[in-house]
Amino acid sequence: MVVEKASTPKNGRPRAVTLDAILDAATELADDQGLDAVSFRALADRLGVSPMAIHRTTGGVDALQHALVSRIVGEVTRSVDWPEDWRGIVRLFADTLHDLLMRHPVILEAHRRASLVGPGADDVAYRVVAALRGAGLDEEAAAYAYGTLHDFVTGHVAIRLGRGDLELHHLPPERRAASVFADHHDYDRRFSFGLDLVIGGIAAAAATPASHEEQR
Amino acid sequence: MVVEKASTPKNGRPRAVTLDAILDAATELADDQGLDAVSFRALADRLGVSPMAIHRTTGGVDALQHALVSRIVGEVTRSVDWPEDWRGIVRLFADTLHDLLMRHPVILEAHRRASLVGPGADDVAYRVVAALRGAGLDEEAAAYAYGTLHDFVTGHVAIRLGRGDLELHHLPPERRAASVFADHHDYDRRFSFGLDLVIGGIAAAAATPASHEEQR
DNA sequence: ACCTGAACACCGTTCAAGT
DNA sequence: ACCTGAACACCGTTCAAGT
Repeated sequence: MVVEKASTPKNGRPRAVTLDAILDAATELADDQGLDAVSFRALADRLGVSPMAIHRTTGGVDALQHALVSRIVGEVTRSVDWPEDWRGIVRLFADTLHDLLMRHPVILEAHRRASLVGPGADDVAYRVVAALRGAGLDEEAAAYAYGTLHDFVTGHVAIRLGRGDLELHHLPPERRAASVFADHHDYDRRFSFGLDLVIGGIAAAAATPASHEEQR
Repeated sequence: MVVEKASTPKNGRPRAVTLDAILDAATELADDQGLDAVSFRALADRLGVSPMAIHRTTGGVDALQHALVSRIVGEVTRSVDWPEDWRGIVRLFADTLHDLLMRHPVILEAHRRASLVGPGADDVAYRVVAALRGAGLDEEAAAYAYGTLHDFVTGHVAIRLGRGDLELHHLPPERRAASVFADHHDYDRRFSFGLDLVIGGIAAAAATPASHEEQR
């Protein structure tokens, strides 16, 4: 079986531009200047081809954004050395997703148009759900608890990247001085505290398995 | 003190377009067709003026988006009848924020450009933090627990609106059948479960106040 | 004071023409 | 097969001109 070089199509003439090269440039541009800066014309300038070569190779702007997100999310899966206790697994998952989103803000911008799906993301999800079952949650609770972690981490990074200050710093000065938020606006602390809170909730739910059915 | 009618400037000629009318049209357009559909030309067509009248009145596209978000978020504060127990207050806050974001998806699209600040949002935050202190959290913990709730609700709605299916449904068919996620993808359930989890975590943290300091 | 309309520099996409 | 360049229908913004 002959593996054909990606940059050499059948007629022998070297391809002017590859999808990988486009995605590299697009990732850099998007994380640096925002998704709006990723135009076919801007990419074409960088890569020394015409805008239409980009358009044809990517298959349009929607396909480009989908490929962009999909490739980055694939990073989550790479060579993760999982700990043994469920708390460690949950923490590693949350930290890894957190770092990935912080490193590539473009995902949060594009994730409404291109879903957050990567080729290996499923394995990570399975691993986390298995850990949650090991903690004592039943199948349904483990699946939804994974969802809670996902929602929390995503929401945290979205808000963290959305603005430099907390959402309450537009208070009038006299109230700002009295605000409990003025002294507590460290995002790393906010993230680790929230993660501890969720982990504590998981432990509590595991201790009393039917608690979420009882209280109505 | 004479209160001037907003639609009648000093020279007596009726104003062709008011900021409120623009924001009404923009909210409708954005929630219906997405933020990209909100162009000055589209708004001008709806309101029967020139695009430049919109531009001048709003102060540019950034100011328009900021005003849009700010006005909608102001809804959170209106006539909330708070319960007495801290769990009820936390639930009402989370549900209210959840419903607001679901009703106006434009906020999630625009919140990177225009911060999530409303004139009355601070009062709501104060109320929730006070409830969390009542539950037994110290000042710092209450402030960050409010952040956790905010992050979770925002992230949940962002993911919920971002795609109709869960993030794991692109599995190959044979694995999809075995997936724990296939049977558990109800977003209302996911939200209420997650909220219960966070509330359980808050209760656990309140029972052992220094727990987040001990484990390192 | 407020609005208009032309102009400018962008954008994604279609399509006929080149090699 | 792959790329190009012109054309088309958009976009926000600037600015001189109207009333």
